[in-house]
Amino acid sequence: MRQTQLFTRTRREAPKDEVAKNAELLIRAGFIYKEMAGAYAYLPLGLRVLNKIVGIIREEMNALGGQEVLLTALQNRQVWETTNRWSDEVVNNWFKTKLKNGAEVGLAFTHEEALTNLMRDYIRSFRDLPAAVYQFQTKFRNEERAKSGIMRGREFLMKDLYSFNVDEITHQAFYDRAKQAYLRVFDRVGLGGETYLTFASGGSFSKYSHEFQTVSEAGEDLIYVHEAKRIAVNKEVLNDEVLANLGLKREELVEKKSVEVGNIFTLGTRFSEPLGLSYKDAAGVSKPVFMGSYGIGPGRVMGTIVETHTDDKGIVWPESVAPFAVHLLALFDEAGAVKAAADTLYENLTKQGIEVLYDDRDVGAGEKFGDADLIGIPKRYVLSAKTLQKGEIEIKDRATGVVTMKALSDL
RNA sequence: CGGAGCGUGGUGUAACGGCUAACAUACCUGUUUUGGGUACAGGUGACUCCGGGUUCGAAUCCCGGCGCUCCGACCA
Repeated sequence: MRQTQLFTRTRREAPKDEVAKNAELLIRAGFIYKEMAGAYAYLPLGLRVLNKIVGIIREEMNALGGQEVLLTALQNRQVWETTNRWSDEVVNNWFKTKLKNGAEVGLAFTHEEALTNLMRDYIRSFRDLPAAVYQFQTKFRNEERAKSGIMRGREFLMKDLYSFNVDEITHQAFYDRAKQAYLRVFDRVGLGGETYLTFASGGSFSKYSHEFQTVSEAGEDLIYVHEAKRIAVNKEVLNDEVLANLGLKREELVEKKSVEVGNIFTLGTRFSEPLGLSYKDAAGVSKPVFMGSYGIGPGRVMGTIVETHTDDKGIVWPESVAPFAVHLLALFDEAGAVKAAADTLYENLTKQGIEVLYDDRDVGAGEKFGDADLIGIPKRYVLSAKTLQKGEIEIKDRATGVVTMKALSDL
């Protein structure tokens, strides 16, 4: 993409109404736009990153056997009353509104009810199981206090997968595979090194749930990390019994602040029983479906990447989620030779399927460098009169700062 | 929802209760410059968040509202 075509611009100064690093940098670089507290629009650059993250998650969910759907954001009151989650006293962050006929509807903050209810139409027999269904959906949560930029919004994208099994044993097998898939997701988006499988409070059907916590000062959670085992325990469940259970010693653990980027949870029959999602087993006996839920917020993942991948000049995107692979900077000369060569190079790279952001703006070199640092694309190609004379281009790695020269004819 | 702070050109800031609300940046014109936001000249752009009040006079003081941020509680 030619940068002269990009409608967004960078800003020199951080907006005064943001303190969170992720929001500050993403707004300055033109990735997101703040609509109101806790609601951000994704601009061309930001959407490219979000879509990369979504793509990685989708691949891993498909590999797990997940089938993608898109449920509704508008939710039926009756279904939620069945599971006793409609009342504002029980769930305090509902966004509710009314239809023209006066009927109340809610904007979904999660989709266990909706999907469990939907699956009743399709699951009859043990032969219909297992099933794993997921979606990317906007969730609405009326947070009493939005904060931390895109890390905690009132409206945010969420990937939620739900698993349906005949019993706890088969569920557990899927759950373990999902755990591995999650670790792969965080690895692939560039958070692997700082992200820990974390034991957290379970529910009536399991001792623990598992969170995926990325160590960051921007986090809101406190976890106790066992570096060698690559696992952690959430402070909320840290006690002697849990430690003994997990075979951990308190003195081996280090306290860290972290961001919860994912969460997987055994639901058991919490939803299938009240909503009547059951199947007939081989003996013809009706049994409730055993469920699990698995969430990741792509927007929060994006914010967490920014929080953990920056330097004093701007963002440093991991290659897998960068909006473009290459940022081509043309430092124009008077004769126009650089512009002509850069145009050609841009066409060639694009034809090869390389995602290039081409800074073809008629501005000074310093401004191009500054913007490139801020936007944070992994590879910077600099073409100038100097390099063109030698038939070369300069390639600078955003993360390491290492500069190499390459012959133009090799590109 | 408790506590604190803040709302001034697009953005970031300044302005004792008193001149035509200032500066930087961004933007537009022209010249200049072309490897780290170059330099100069000219120009556009603000009912100082909204509504009341005090005062001869309010961006400034008071009351109410709305919005934003931070701390806490809550939460993916």
